[in-house]
Amino acid sequence: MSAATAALDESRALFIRRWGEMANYWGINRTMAEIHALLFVSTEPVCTDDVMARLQVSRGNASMNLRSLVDWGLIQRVHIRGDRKEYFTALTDVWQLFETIVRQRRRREVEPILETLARCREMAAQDAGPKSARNPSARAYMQRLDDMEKFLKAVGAMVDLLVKVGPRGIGRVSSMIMKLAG
Amino acid sequence: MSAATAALDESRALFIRRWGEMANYWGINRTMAEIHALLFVSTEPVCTDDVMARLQVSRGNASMNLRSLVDWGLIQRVHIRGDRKEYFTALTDVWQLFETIVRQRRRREVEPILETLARCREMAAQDAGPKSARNPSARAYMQRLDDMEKFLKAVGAMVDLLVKVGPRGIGRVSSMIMKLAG
DNA sequence: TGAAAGTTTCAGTATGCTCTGAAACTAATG
DNA sequence: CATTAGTTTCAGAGCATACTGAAACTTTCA
Repeated sequence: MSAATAALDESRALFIRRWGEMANYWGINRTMAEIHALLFVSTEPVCTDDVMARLQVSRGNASMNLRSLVDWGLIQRVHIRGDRKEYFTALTDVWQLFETIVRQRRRREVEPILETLARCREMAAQDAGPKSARNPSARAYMQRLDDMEKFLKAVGAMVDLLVKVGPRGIGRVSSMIMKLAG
Repeated sequence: MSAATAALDESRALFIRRWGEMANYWGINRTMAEIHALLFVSTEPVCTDDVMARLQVSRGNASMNLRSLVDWGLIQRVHIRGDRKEYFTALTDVWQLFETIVRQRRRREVEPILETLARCREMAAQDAGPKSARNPSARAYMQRLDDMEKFLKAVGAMVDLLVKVGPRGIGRVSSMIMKLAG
């Protein structure tokens, strides 16, 4: 790196730092996010030693988190001809990134809740069956469960649609919305 | 609670448990989520002692988390005539819930990133200015920053729209997107 | 105003997540 | 096959966050 790229390096470092700080909010650990950010801002493939040096983490830590990121599908292993090391690159198409994250989060967060909602409803129905309109508390509760379910499914469908139409679709949709919203 | 509501109670307990388990993923603590769930499934207002008893937590813990939930705008204090205690109820309109959460998360997660993206771009521009189309690495990097920014703004606008149109409009927006995509 | 009821705060403790570093393992090469 | 380069695993240490319980504070009522 020449002196001419000082600002560029600093810029990348800033991005990595901020990305890492956001990790808490996403329920993933800081290092994992930082590694992802490092790969995202790197135009060249990056190896484990690079990660260790740039982020000041141990080999074990780097290895574990790289593996997790690969499992998530957020980064890929690449091999460089004539080099024995493994290198990694990030998905740089933000749209693909979005799709990957959405798929994972749905599996981990939305689906278990939908499942639970269904079970809760079933159980509650025992106490609020057709005969006992007299149990308004149970009915109100079930109504809330249903609302939640409907909501989750509606938003899920929306997101599916977004993923499907991709960057081109959303560009048009959002610019249209921008105009509408002023 | 009569014996007849055993299944109902169990149903509520299940919902609370699952909601709490999801808390990690949302970057909030388990107890806070459980309290919210408890209020969400309760048709009657709930007081601090109820929370302590149902969730087996200390007074301090209950108090702190109730306060946080009020700060977030996810629950409200209510006063019951003739009773000195403070009671709480949850927002039960899931769309309102959605709006509240979206507003908070945007402030905490999206806006800092947009800010950082802008700063990163500025810094990088020093090394990739008009004269040096020779620095392809810097250009590629900036391209990624721009893509990310565009993406975040587009999705943000999309979410705004969802919030605005609410439960009834979601179907219409979907079909609109379908048309644009198709 | 004093007593009673209720709420908040916070220092110390407990819990659980993350990280390290070294050993075990695997794959490539001569 | 032995050697070397590279990767993964994991027990234990370190760190950060959440929780408790008791004391301080506030509000209400007689």
